[in-house]
Amino acid sequence: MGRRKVKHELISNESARKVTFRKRKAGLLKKLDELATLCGVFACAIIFSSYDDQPEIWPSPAEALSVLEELERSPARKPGKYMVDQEVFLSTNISKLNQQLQKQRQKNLRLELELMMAGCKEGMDLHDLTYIKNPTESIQFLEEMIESVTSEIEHAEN
Amino acid sequence: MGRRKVKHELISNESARKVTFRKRKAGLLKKLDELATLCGVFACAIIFSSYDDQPEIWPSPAEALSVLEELERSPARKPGKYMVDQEVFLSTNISKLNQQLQKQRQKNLRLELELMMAGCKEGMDLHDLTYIKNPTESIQFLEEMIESVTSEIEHAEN
DNA sequence: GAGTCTATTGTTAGCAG
DNA sequence: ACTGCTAACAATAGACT
Repeated sequence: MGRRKVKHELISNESARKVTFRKRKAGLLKKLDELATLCGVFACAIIFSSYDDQPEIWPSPAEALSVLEELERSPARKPGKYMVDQEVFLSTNISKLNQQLQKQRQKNLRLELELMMAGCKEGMDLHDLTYIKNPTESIQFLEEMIESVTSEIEHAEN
Repeated sequence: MGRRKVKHELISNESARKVTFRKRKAGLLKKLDELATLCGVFACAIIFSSYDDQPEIWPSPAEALSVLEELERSPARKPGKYMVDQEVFLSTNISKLNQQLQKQRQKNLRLELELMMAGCKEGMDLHDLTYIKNPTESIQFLEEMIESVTSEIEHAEN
């Protein structure tokens, strides 16, 4: 949709390619936002390019993570398909990956807590920190942290 | 782009929402394909919905994984780019913690994806398998965390 | 190099079968 | 519910600033 059709191949002109990248990336993320909103679905996209220093992750990395967590939590059940006993499961690659993931989550939570503490110590308002890109993300970050801590406390009480 | 504009909100009519989802999902994946081809970038998208029993992953799970690996590998900080303006901020403990957290989140993201893909490959339902936790490990983590937080609070009070 | 404009192509909402 | 159609809306290629 422009003055001319473009072939479905790498744009040879480098500066034109960069311009196209910026335009289309914006368009794509808008579409993704619309799809998520209109249809009430979770979705994320990751675009890695040499044009951006940081990979583009939509929505925020934190939200992208929750998409993936949702994926694990509620796949459609197909009866009888997954009758694998514990012994077999523990020998699979999935088990190993899962163990890594659990450790990873713990490290993540610990870092978030440390970050919060550091913020308190420095007397800084979390909303002012430059690492938080937008208000939505900062609020979500705080909510996640509160939820994490609450959850852990509940577990600790049992 | 149709006979009428639509508001940027959840489509209330359920069947209309489903139709829109199918159409727009197809459009989005096409756009993603075009962006990747025209601009020579790596990208992936994951769409989780109640309409599809399998999450939509583009491109193939294997290729999506390589996007994530590329993401983790990227150093991509141009030296001295923000050193002048943010010199003070970058020297703070918060900045360092935040950088760690960002790395941690990326690792976590990658593991989530890898785990999900392994699940697809094995034809297993992750729902039953993901949260088999080691109770001992969880408790140990909690104790460490409490100690860490307590310590931070003590320091903050001084 | 990054915005703005707009002719043109692309996407899709609503409908018909 | 699915498929094809097409009027109407949206994205964007190329030109210009």
